[in-house]
Amino acid sequence: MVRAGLTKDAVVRAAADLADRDGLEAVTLSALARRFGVTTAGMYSHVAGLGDLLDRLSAFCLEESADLLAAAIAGRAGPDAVAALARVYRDYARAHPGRYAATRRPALPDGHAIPAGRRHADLARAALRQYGLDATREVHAVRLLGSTIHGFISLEGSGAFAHSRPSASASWNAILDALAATIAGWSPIDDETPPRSVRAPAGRRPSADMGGET
Amino acid sequence: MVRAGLTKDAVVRAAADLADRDGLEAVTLSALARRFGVTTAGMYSHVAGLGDLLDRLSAFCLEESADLLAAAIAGRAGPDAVAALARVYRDYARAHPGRYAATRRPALPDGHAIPAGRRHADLARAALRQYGLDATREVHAVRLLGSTIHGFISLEGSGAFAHSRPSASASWNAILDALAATIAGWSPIDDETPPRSVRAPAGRRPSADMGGET
DNA sequence: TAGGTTGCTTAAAGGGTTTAAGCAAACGAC
DNA sequence: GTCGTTTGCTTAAACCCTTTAAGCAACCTA
Repeated sequence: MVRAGLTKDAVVRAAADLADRDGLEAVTLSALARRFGVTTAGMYSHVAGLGDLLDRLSAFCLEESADLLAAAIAGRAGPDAVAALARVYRDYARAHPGRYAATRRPALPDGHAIPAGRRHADLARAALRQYGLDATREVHAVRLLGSTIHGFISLEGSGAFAHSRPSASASWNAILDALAATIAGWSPIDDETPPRSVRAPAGRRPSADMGGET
Repeated sequence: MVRAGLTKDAVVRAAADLADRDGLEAVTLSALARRFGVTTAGMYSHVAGLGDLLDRLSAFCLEESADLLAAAIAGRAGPDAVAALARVYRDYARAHPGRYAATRRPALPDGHAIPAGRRHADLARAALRQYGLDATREVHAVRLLGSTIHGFISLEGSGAFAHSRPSASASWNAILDALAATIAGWSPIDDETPPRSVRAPAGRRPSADMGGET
């Protein structure tokens, strides 16, 4: 009886790849067992069940994307940091749709995804640090950021923007400009001249390199 | 052999109620068959399969919410129409989480949900009519609206705002104010003085009656 | 009232999850 | 090195869900 030599980590990584390849609904214990040449019941040696696997997958993908976020935000502030954060999310979702879908699953209480989720919230607050928002407005801003970014990505991913002009990326740029302007308008320091049209505020030019118009 | 007397419509309505009660994942042909006192295979007399049922359910809920949207928007314009539209979506999602979840499923090509989805897009454009946006900015605005509203509702529904202050409704109001201000800023007619803080633009007061702080 | 249509049934196959019991490979201790 | 324990896996079995096929009986219509 040769052992397959699985580990918890290998299982979660295989689940992530399977999710990207065939969709999150396709990640199933029996599909993974098939891929590893192992019986389905054997998977229970590494994972407590499907729910546990999905929770671990969610945590794994949240940590992975949090690493990307941290790297992208480092050394940036204000609108640049916000644009970098948004771009990481969208790029991650487009490059890894299954992994991204895993991050959007509601985290189960006391599950592995909870600390990873908190990390994302912390990173969002870090990206907003320069604005000097008061506590309440900071929470509003974090929620506005999350709503807009994840809402757009969700709609884009479900093909809602596929069959109409202008391109999704054009709207993405316009929306990010508006988002940055709104938050700047909430800021006590950057309060002098909120931009009034789709023109970007001075000091950033996100449109030129945000995802290349597709 | 007494017949249960089912119809396609009764099945879809039962599916909608089941979705609200137990979640969209719980709507299954066998669960519905159980509820009707019928064998699972018997459901195939009314529905081509689970996929077909979910597509019909999605269309049903989209039509239902579109009726609410149409009624709420009628007689309103500008920020009032936008606020009314947003409120309908959030209220619908909170009163009928399963039905709302059904509306968020990606519509399958040539499925029943396609025309209903188009109706939603048309209603969003109607709500924006007064702003007199050019074609491109109108598309941006529709996408911004959808991203923000559905993004917020999705995060709220998954409990992301549950354990922190201020309340989700406070953020909702702040976000809607910002949204209206952004769109007003894109408008050629309402272009004089975009609001610069969370203060609402003149002529609306959404905060007072938007869902009662919970 | 004699059709045909249609709303159901039984039967069966296939895929997924999960638990229980057991065996053998790997590992740590001596 | 072998011994005992741990652990990675297997087989077996129960349960749930979907879907197709075949058939029968209730209902509608002519």
